[in-house]
Amino acid sequence: MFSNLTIRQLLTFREVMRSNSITQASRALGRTQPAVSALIATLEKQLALPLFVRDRGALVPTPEAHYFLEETNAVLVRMERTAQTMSEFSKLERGSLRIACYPAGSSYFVPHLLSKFVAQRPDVHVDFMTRASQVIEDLIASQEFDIGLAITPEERSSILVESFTLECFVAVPADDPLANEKSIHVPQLSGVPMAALYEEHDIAKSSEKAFADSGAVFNRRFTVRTFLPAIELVRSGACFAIVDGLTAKTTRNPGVAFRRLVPEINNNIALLRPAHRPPSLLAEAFADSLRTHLAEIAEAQSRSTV
Amino acid sequence: MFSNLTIRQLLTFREVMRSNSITQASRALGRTQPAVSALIATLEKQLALPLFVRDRGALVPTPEAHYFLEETNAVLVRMERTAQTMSEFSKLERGSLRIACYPAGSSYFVPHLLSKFVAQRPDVHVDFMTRASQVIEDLIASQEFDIGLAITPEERSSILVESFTLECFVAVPADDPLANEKSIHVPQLSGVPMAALYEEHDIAKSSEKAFADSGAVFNRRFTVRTFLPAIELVRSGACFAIVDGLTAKTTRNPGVAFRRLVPEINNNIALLRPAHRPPSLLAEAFADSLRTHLAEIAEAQSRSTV
DNA sequence: TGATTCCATAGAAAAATCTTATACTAGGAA
DNA sequence: TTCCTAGTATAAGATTTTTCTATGGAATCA
Repeated sequence: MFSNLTIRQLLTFREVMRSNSITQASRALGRTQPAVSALIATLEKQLALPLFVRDRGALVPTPEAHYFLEETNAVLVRMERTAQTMSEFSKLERGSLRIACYPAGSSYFVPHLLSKFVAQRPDVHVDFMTRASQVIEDLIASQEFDIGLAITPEERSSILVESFTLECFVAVPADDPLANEKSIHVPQLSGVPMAALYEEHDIAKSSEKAFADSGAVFNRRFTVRTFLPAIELVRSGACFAIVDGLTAKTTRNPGVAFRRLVPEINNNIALLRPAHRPPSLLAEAFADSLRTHLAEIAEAQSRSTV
Repeated sequence: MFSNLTIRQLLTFREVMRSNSITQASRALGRTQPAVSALIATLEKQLALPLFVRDRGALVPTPEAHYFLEETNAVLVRMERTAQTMSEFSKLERGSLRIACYPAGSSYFVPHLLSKFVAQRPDVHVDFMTRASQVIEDLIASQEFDIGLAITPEERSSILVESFTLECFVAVPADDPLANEKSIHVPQLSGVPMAALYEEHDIAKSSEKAFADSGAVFNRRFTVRTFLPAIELVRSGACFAIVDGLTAKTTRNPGVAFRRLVPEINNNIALLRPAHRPPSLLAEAFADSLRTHLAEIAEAQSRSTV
């Protein structure tokens, strides 16, 4: 019944009501007069009531037409607004983005990309959360967040994982003699006071293992939860630290130098996405940005290894 | 831009969202699967964003699709309601009706027709007002009322007038000897106490003139504003009255008889409608009813004259 | 592996819509 | 009155949109 009504009909009807003339309306709509005439006739037939009385060539709207105009307007306004919003969606000018990030990416890497991403998009809302990698897994799996950045987790069917292998670096006080070396061998750090993550952490375990393998002594002086405070400890000369590649890459602290470690220690971080749910265009776009930059960093590091 | 969207598309999209399947939706809509497939494809192109991700043959709606569904629903619900209302309009089941009526028609004639008219139409609202004929003219001319019933006014371009000529009758106490006559000649009323309208009224003027023409004495004992109280005065035997045809025709009082007057006195009443404004379907329908019944009364009276 | 289910695509057919051309009516000016 | 203008309605042909039939490809299930 009403499924036969067309937005086109509503638009045309509104225009005819505005101008009180089929001819005028046809001009405003860029169509011919007979087209509009026929369209109105069809509309009247579908509604089973006259919308206009032809009074000496002029159109006079009936009371029913006035009522119909109000409804028509309401529908069209809503449609217009919707179309506008959808268009903003498609141009990535609007939407919301929920990002969960592990600490190493939270201080600089992700916020930096994010600020560039939203710069020209005032209507994009971002929910940014810093959590431990294990928590992030769950936030993504439960679809509470669109994008996660964390230590590469185990395979889970509810999470799409894109992993990147980064290299760990040694944070050295800029004025330390070792800062002059291009790369540092593990034995050179034997007994040197170190800041390290808690013992269960992958990087901490890998570090201790590397020391053990080289017969070096790992002198854990500071235990930290994230590398951010460790950097400051290093700057002040209190210790060295073996930090993840992202921290090394993105730290802007002139008092600290980052040097390659031999043998190298890798750490895998991953871009996480909820499986079983298509991403929003925005999420997709920002994931692209993250992916590109992560790949770039990984690529640069592996290239310099060769 | 959005003018290309169709109600049909919205309906189809909603159905696809409901069933999460193009095939199912096509069945529900009584169309073929390729038709729906193409329609969704077109919609995606128009909105410039994907609404579904094809995941192993199944459709998974994107976040944008969920948003669009909400809007779509809002629009469709409104459209449905509008179509429903318009359909009720066209079946005369809904609407409003403003009727202004002069006193003689207000006690029985119009209310009676009205009650029959609205009996099966619970959603029709009626505004009924009793006013003097001169006031009614203005209420119609100003388009405040849809239908008026009043003494036939002067021609006015703002009012459409359909006039009916009714005959006046003599109201006689049922137990008076004159009640046995088929018609009453003016001289028979010479000197008899009469109830009459105020002197400016057409019927009062005509009556007095008829008496004068016949050389009879018009003994005005009661001056009334409407004939309704006069009827009761007549019933009690206090007087006679020359009343308008509508009152005579519609009075249900066993104590009063109405007899024809010779020579006859006419009174013209008219159905009034605002010019320059099309009537609502309801107004038109009720005007039809009034017209028919008025014509019937006029016809019956003139026939019996012949 | 074969059967089934679902979506996409292509070409033909059908339907709706638009345009051109024309007729009719009313109002204003000569 | 008669002509001119401005408005609407209608008919016929052209165009565009929508739908259908037929078919292919991918995934799922036994």
